[in-house]
Amino acid sequence: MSVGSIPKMKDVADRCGVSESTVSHALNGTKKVAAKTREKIEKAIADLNYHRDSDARRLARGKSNFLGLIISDIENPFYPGLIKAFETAAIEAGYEMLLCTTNYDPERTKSAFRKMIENKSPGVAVMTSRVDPKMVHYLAEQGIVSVFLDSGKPSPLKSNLRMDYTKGVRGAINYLYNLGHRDFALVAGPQNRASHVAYKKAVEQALKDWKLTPRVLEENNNVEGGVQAVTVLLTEKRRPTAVLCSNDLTAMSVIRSFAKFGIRVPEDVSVVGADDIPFAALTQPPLTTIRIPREQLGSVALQILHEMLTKPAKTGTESILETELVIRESTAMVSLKLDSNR
Amino acid sequence: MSVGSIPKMKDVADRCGVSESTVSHALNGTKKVAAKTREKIEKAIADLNYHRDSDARRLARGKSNFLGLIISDIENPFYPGLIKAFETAAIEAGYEMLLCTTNYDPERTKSAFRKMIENKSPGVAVMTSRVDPKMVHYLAEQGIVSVFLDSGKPSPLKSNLRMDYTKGVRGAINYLYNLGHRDFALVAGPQNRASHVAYKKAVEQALKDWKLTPRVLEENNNVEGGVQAVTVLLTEKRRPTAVLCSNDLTAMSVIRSFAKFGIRVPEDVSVVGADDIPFAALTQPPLTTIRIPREQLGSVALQILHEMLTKPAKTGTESILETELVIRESTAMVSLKLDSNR
DNA sequence: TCCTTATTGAAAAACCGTTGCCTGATTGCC
DNA sequence: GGCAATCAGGCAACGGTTTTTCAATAAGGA
Repeated sequence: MSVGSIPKMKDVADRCGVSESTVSHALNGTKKVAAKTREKIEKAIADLNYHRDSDARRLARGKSNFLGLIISDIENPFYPGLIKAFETAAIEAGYEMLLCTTNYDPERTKSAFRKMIENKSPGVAVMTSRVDPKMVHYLAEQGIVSVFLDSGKPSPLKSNLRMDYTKGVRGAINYLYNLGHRDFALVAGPQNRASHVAYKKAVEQALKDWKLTPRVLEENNNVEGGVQAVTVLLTEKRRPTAVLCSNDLTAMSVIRSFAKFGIRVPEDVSVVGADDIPFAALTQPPLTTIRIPREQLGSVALQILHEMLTKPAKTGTESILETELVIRESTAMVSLKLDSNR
Repeated sequence: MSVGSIPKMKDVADRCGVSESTVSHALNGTKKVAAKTREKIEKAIADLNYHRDSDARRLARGKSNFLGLIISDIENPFYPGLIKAFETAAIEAGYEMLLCTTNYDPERTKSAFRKMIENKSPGVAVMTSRVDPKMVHYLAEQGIVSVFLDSGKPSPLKSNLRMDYTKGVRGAINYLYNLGHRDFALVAGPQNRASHVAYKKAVEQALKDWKLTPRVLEENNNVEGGVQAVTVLLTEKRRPTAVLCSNDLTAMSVIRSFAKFGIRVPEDVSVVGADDIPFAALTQPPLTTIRIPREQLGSVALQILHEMLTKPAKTGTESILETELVIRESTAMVSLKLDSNR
């Protein structure tokens, strides 16, 4: 067990009687190195327990292989799947992931972007739904390639990933319509987020095809929001038979709140969520929901970054991801009781 | 808008008519710099949109301020809260978080540790319950301070964080006993994980005080495991009235499986989970569970690393974290029906 | 007025790899 | 056998900060 300090590449080189450059080339495969030499070097590295210094390496190369991923709140169950897919794809393509969370704090958001720049990330995926417009071009100015979620048009170094809610929403509406539902409510999230606006628009559009309009409630998209929404809905003279929610958490909360008033889901009212978070399948009843392909979001984001980095001629692209209706047990034929109620 | 390449510290210095060292001192506060000079420098930095190069900085300083956090599977709902607490505490203490996931893959585990070494992380928290013993000393050999979860004794550079299940488990057992329960089952996780072993031991110990022993099922601690467990339990001649599970996911699955056979929770059987994941409060019925303080786990891990780094005299420590019973609605008085059944 | 002592800033040597260019040696071909 | 081409490896110049050492200037005291 050697006492000395951490071994450097020079120590490896000396031990093998070769120069540092040879060790470097052997390590990186940047040049042919005789098999015998390579073996000697490998042995020396193992003997000395040598690890190269990433900082020196990045400094010398002038770039890093950290691809950034910026999200808002890791406790939002939507993100872990996205992160996992992103990291897996990153490793596969020879990058490493540098994760930053903003927690909706402007200060931390700024520092996340700064961290990406300071660490010379060649590319960054910004997967929060709400971004300060100023930040959008901040990266491009530094020559950093980026991909954003639901945020404006692509530009030379910036791609865009857009969620298309129409397929999933239309699926849900048509499915419910065919079950006899005619009275729809939408528990939409706060309309200062692009994703919520798009979702609401998709619902209204799909209902329009049946010449219907939903009762829209703009509640917060969390547990509280669901409780609020139900409180309001119960006062309506004509109670909706189907409730669409801006995410699964709200939907679960809506179901629970209905239950408190003795209204059963799906017997008395149908509820549809959005996201398809892992627990959506485990609730009682299992949630019918509009699935947002979060794994795909992560892997496609990485793929786009990779392409922008390897085919620099290409300008930013816009990719559209589809949503999909997942039918479980929180939806059913319209209740006759409520029907007669009208 | 300047066309040139990325501005360096030299550009800032030139623009102010001072030397690079002065800029560096102004930026780091390592030496007094005349107020007027500092202002000039700050202005130049803003004008040029200068960002310093973390790699060069770390190389020159010989160390980084990345504290590593190694976890297994980010989709395990136990982790996000831990990560968030760790990162928040890290930022507060002037560090940055470097997150690595292993996905239970030995290859990725090795590369996670390597990444920490190569990036000169001064300290690493390894928060996966199952670690290759070889890895445990790998970090210490490189002079890296570490904190592990439920893994052996502390050593000079390595601290240990231990979960103590007794308080929470004892609380659950006593609570159930007082509700009249005498027949207990434990859906324990696979016994190759330290945490599962400790949990099982705690349950057996707590029941021993009442001169009882649980029916132990060693199932996988996921949805499948819960289904399996119920299948087995239903064949028993003397069906348990209370079921403790190794985590909330299993508990939820157990509840659902019981429901499929018309057995209601908590009317017919009480079920207790473990972890208290965010959704435990939202299930139907809301889950009574033994809370593992995951936020505390994250913040304490960081705090320990910080202390080991700032008070180098100190050797590794062992800290014990307490669990706690959270009573919700999946537990109730023992069922008379089942009682008479015996 | 001269000397001492703070201040303030500059110069230069690290930090540790990477990479373009060059040298010597070996092989292949006519 | 001679010339070119190929191959393996070494040299040295970076890359962008930090930090130690040293010089210059200004302020203060006797």
